[in-house]
Amino acid sequence: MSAPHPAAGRPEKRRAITGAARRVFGNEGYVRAGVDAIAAEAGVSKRTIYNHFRDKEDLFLSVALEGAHEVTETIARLLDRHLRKIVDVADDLTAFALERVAAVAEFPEHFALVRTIEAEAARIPPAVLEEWIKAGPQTAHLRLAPYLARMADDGLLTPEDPERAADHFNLLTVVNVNQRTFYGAIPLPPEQVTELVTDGVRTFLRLYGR
Amino acid sequence: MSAPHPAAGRPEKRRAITGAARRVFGNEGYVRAGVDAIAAEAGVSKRTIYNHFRDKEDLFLSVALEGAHEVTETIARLLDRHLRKIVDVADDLTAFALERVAAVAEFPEHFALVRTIEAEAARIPPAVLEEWIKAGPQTAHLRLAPYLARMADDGLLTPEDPERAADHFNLLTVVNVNQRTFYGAIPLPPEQVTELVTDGVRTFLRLYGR
DNA sequence: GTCTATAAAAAGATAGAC
DNA sequence: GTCTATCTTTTTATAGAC
Repeated sequence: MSAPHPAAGRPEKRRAITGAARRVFGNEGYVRAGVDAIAAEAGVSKRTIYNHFRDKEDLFLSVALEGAHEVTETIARLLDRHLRKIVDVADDLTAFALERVAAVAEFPEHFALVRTIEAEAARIPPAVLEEWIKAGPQTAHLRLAPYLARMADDGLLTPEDPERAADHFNLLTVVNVNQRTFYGAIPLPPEQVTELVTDGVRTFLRLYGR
Repeated sequence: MSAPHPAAGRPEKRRAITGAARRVFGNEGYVRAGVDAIAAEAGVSKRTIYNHFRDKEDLFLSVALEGAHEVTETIARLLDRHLRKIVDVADDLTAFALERVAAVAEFPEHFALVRTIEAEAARIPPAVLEEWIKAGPQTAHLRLAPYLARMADDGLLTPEDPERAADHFNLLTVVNVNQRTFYGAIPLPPEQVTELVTDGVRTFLRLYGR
């Protein structure tokens, strides 16, 4: 993977490469993206890329994994910010879901890359794919559960299986929007996003609200 | 698109080409799939492909649209079979959802192609993409609504906006499974699929059941 | 309309100098 | 470790014979 290759050169070059790769892979997709183009975008020679990464696939998967961690951390911060202390259940959940959805628009290259991963899923080594899923979507997904459990403990939600509740929350809000926008590839008018998310939270509370 | 080209030769050849294209595009993705490979798979010369289709993109989009119509019709038949006459709301909805989900496994090449379309969404001409969405996912999605409306009229469901209810049904069943399996690229154990779908219908009925 | 042969461009990866 | 130059393969698309 992104493991420190035998000869890891200037870390600064490496970061230039991964940044460029994220952009080019995001814009062009895996196959169409040329290593030439990535090298040009990074301001680095092609040979330097091959000194840092075994091959094109290694570069792609490294960048994908890096982005997954980044987005997961961003979502963890959103969870903490909106759901650590609850003022109003509906308002706080809605605010969280809206920012969670907006995060997709804030990492356009990453989510373009996510679409590429989904398309290439059957051709990615299963172990690597699993690692990516665990680092990214699965964790971002499941980290909501403990917050819901806490809210149930505090009598703010009906006490049910928190992981299942988290699934339903995600489906009714984030997944719904991502499904329609193709992870941001076909943007939706903001007011429509707001409406979808608001309705999703309302529906969630019909299931789990007090 | 698939419009009858100036010189449309043997219709039989054309069908051989589209069938081969569906398989090769499905297995390799758009960019990696070679026109050579499609010609070989179809048992046809490459030139013949270019006589029937303007270029590779035209071929791909034609096949995608054709597949979308096909799957939409399949789902329409499932709707009619399971939901035209209701015996038991929960049983009938579950049976429908299970077959609806299974349909993804029955058209593996098509849904591999769907993943490719999602990945390429930002690079597909918007008008063409919209046409595909309307022919495929959107229609398959919305055709459920009238059945739910009918069930509400018959007092089997609470009378609410049927399109929204259809959204929620799809999210809680089909989308949930497709999200996890990447449209069938990473299959799930059948019993787990059954559990997810059953739970989804149960949750749907907590929202809309009597 | 269909075929074989080919043109023309682009891709991934490496050799070898510094 | 990084660069320039190059090798080799594969790609899309077309010319020209039948």
